[in-house]
Amino acid sequence: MSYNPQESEPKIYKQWEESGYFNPDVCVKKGVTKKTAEPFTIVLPPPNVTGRLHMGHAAMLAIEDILVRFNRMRGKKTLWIPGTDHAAIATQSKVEKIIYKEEGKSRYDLGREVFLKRVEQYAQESHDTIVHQVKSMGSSLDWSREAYTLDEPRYLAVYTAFKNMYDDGLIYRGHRIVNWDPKGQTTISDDEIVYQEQKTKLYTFKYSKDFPIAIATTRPETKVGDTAVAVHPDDTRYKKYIGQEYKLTFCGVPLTVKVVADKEIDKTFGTGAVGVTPAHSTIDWEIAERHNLPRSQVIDEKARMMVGDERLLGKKVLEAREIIVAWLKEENLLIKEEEITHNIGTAERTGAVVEPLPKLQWFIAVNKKFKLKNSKIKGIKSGSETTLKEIMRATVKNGQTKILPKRFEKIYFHWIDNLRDWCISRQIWYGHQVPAWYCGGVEKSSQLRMGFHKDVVPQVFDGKTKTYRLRDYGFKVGDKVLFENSQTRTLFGYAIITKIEETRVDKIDYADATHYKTYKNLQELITAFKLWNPDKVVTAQSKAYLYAYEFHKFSKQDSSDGCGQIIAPLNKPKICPACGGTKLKQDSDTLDTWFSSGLWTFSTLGWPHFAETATRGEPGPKNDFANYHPTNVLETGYDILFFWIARMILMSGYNLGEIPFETVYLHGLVRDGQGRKMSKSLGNIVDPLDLIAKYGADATRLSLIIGAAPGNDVKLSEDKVRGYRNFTTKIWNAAHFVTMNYDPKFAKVKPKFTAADKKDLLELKKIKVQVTRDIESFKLHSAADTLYHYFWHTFADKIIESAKSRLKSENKADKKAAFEVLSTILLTSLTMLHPFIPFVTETIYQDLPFRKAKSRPMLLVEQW
RNA sequence: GGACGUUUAGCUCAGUGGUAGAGCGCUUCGUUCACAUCGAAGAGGUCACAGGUUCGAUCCCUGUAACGUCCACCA
Repeated sequence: MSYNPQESEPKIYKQWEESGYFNPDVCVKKGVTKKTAEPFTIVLPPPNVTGRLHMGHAAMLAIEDILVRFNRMRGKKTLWIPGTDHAAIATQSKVEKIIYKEEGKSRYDLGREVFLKRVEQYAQESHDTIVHQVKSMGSSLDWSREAYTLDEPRYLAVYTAFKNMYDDGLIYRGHRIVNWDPKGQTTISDDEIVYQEQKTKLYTFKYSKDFPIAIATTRPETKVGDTAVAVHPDDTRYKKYIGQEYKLTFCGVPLTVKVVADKEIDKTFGTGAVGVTPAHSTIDWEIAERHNLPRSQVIDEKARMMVGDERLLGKKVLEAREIIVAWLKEENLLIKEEEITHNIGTAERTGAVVEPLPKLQWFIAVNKKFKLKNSKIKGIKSGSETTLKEIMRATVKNGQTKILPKRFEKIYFHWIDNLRDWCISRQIWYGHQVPAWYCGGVEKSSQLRMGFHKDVVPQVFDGKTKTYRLRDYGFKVGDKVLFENSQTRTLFGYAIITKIEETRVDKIDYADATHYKTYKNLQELITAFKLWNPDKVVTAQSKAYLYAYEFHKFSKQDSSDGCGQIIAPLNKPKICPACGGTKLKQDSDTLDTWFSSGLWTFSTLGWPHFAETATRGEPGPKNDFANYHPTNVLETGYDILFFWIARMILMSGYNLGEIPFETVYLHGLVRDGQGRKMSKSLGNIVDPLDLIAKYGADATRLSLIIGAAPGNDVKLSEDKVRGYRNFTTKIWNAAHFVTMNYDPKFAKVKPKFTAADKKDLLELKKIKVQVTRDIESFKLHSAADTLYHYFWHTFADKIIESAKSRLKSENKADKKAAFEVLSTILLTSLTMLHPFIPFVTETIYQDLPFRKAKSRPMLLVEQW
């Protein structure tokens, strides 16, 4: 007989799911977890909806599931939340590729709406595949709480966080040099650049015969955008030129070049002088900022020249480079031409050479001071001034969040020290659209009702037919509103919004009709409104149409040209609160995918919708925020330490004044048997599903755990998996043997334990202590290894072997003792092995005839 | 250029201030007995190299080398 994982695993997973035990609320309700139990939370790092899972995901799922199952069995209120990530650029470019390949069309051919539908369809299919794979691994996730980074609760979280940061002045819009991907037509972050070594020519030349200083560059074509030459202030060679301005013509382009002194310049490198191209180099942009230099863009979004005569205009950068080099030679300005190896930045997704360009983008200021209202972060007091960088540094430095292995903490600090403002806008379509609207004034053909301030106000009914809701317009409790009688078209009262209901019609309590009055113009109305003191508030009775308008923003008159103001309210507004304009256009950019991912630990727990009302100790998702945040462990690959972990610490610190998690467990990369990265081009990708189909999820899990210390890469070979599959068979057979020797007739026989028996049971206890300690200190590989060897080489090879003769003996007390030892060790071992290899242990457990009556219905919720 | 990591059996990797460990592979033997997806026995290592601390170093320190990773980017 042998164990068949292919048959058993799906069946067992279904049982688990149907039992509801993955949901901590159910565990409490069914009495397997105490209501007052300590919580244990992990939020699953959401896999991208770009296709299928890889071995790295499998490792992640295995590790997290072990921690989750272990803690659940120890009686903690354990929650593991599943979800997926929309992965903006990654998903969009994948779908773009597919559409281009199949239909030869670009996203612009389809248009934003149609294209987004296609992406969503793809994301949905991908999501379903992923969920299936995640389940195949045996992950005990609470599917009732599944989240998506682009679903409605997460939208609310993103918009709330954006608005808060905007109001605090931490989010701003500005011109900066960004990494522009000319192929993908979007900005990309520093982390999305892949540097490639390349041989390039370094040219040393002078701008003109009269120009006194020679400079060097690898990109002569950008030199038509130069506005200065920077030298070190102490450089004796150039000191006399500092402050001078030269007018010259460079390859047909008129330039004004000023000589400036800057300490950043290395005297010993090249000629010791740098041609400053502010618009096409980050460093030069900063130099230009320091010296107040003009910054003219000379290369456009398609990496073509924007200036010059017919020689240069419209040419691609590489062509322009040759033209300029030829011109330099012709004019005898080229001094030196040498070959150097040079790292060139390319876009991770498209492979295009990144072109630094100045662009209007949204940024998060990481060094700007602001007041952190409620802080639970050590070293940062509530209400004190701090910066986002400081928050990121403090949480790890003070040990509130620990990173395993510890060496990554150094890397983390180093990264923070070098962090610049985070560019959060992307020129792609799939993602959270930037919640900022630009006011274009009043729509002339507005659908809104006529009235005193017709065109500019939304209508709000208290009747039953329409459900315009105040919150759709950005109104809040406490806003003052005006009412107009629909028949007479006169204003008759004011009110304060006392309640904004979640569903149906908003309830507005307004002042009674004694305030009725007609006003000739807006100014008169405002004066009256200001004088009005709403001491009396009554409930609405009238069927009159209500017109609502925010009082304090009356100061700006309605204008048909639009005020152009940028606003970042929570809900999509229909009118501009500044001027009443109705032509509002949302910013077309989307947010960096890590913006929404940064909120993940708390946006999945009901923030911000239920954050205020959540009550600790009460069941249900509405109280998750109080019950489960901060989370206990964040487990992921070390490759996204910066992308993600740092940003979660930032977002949680800023929005909640709290750490997102206590421990960061970083696993290594899963490599092939020869230690190579798994990649498509090498064709050495192993699909977790294939391994599961062949050897079972249990064996796959073990092979990803054993021999994998945190932060170290794991080499995975099929031999290894096969080895652990043999282990599952071994367990199955050992259990089978013990069961075979079970005799219910001996129930009342009192066992007579030998000294060896007692020694064996004592050793079991020791193993348990050791395994528990190992798991608690995240040495999963060590715990799994210990169990493996104990079960196979101590229990199966020695204890069972030595029990065989006793089990055949006529001495009932001795026979019973031998059996008791075996069954005790078996049961305890199954319990301890369950987090690692849940399927085979659960299968065996449920069929054990000698399980005690008081045991739990499933090993899943058995006590550790 | 800066930082970090790795170097232990043929291969892949654990590990510890006090006789070197596992899996796979290899050799020999065994098995109608829970299990051949097995059992027993065995071969195989200057723990990269050099120096230091120590009674004692594979482990701690310093340096060197090879390999790998991350960060920065240079006019």
